Amino acid sequence: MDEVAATPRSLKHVAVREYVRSLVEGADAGSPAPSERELVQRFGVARMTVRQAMDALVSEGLLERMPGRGTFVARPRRRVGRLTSFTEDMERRGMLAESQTLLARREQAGPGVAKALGITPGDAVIHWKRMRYADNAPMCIEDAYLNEVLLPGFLQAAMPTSLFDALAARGLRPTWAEDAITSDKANAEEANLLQVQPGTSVLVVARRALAGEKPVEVSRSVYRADRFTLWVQLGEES
Amino acid sequence: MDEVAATPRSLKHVAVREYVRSLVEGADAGSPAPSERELVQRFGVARMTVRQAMDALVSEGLLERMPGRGTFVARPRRRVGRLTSFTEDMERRGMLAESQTLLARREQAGPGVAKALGITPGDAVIHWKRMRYADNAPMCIEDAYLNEVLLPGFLQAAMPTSLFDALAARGLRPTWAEDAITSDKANAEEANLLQVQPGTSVLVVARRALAGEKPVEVSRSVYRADRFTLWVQLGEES
DNA sequence: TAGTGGTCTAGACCACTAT
DNA sequence: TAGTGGTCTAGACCACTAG
Repeated sequence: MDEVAATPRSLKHVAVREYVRSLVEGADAGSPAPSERELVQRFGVARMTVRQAMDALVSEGLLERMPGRGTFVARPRRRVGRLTSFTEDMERRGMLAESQTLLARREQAGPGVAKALGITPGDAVIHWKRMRYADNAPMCIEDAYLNEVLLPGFLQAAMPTSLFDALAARGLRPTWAEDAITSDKANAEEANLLQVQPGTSVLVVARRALAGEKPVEVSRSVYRADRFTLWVQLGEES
Repeated sequence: MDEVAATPRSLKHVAVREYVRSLVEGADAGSPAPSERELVQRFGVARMTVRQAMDALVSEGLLERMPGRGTFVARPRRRVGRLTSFTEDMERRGMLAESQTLLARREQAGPGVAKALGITPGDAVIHWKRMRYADNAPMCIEDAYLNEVLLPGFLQAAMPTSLFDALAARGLRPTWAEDAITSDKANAEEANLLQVQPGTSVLVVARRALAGEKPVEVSRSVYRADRFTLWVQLGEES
């Protein structure tokens, strides 16, 4: 009824959590965080409330508890295999990513693509094939199929440089992907597009990308191995 | 002093947690877990204690809370890029992994290896080069350097098939690795060992593996691309 | 309306660490 | 000995869901 509705309660544990986060952000690993009883005093809340706040930061990996000693800023966790787009990947390498569309049209899904996208063969898919450049030189040929049902009007809209951005705008930024990575020799067409000799060794990445539970993209990317090294971080379960 | 020392306290929240885990393990996703108040009754504990138990299972990804409805078995989380050994990898592919040592000796670390292992050039390293077979056919040439300081007497001991097992026995099973994946043409020696034509396209994986904070292994593996596809799962932060 | 999870209180005792 | 985090109690009110 009144304007308080947007934030119905103060959520004390959130207040405590964000206060501690602001203290701790940017601090060196090993710096002490306020003790729980100190936060109880400062905020005038029960200790269980403070613990709830700290629990969240601990499970986030920001803090580390040491019984009998106190709570401290944890060393940053190692990051495991983040999912990035070509554009983001090139940016991370300090290169400028550009694209040239080779083909963009509506097609009927073949059996392989249909299975990977979790649709029925013959269903509509968007077939988008692009040359990918980094610092003005050929880097990769990307051949992608997208689930048309999830992307109405995609081909009519102005084609963006970043597929991930376009998907993100529809709330479909991929959150998970499985890649199958192989090595091959460039055929005549690939060699021509990549501006290498036919038979040159290329790196081939076949990707199936999902946004939440929904498969959105299946693609095959052929990289120039002389310009591109794929970096992967692997870890045990967090 | 007496035999109770091994389990000094009953840890009620652990008892509740493991009880719920046993109920829930193997159950279908979406099945209801006992309600919190039901567990309060059954165990005669406070609700906060039950919540502590359930919190653990929720953050493990085993349970999912739905306010106003209850707590349910969560759908299994997607796994992100697990770190496996060659032996485990081949087992997962339903193939029999075997090895043949080509070289195993103590050496002085060169600058590149030293940097990767976080030691000083000239420090002792173990250089271990092996042929890796899968189902009795060549699959990979693995050329590894290990930090000798962490593995005293490694060369004197019987050389195991699985490096990961050997490291695990010393509490040094790698928990994190960064791979740099490229594609190349087999040179004469590689072609001979892999039993392919020289110039055949091969997949090259350069790995740096850490156990906790300690770099233990740096290696370069050359795979037959016609027999091997590398699978990688990528995800956003959990 | 009954039941669920979400939040919160105001205490308590314990084991452990550091001084 | 003083302080810390770990565990636990016995309540309470709230928003939400479902019948």
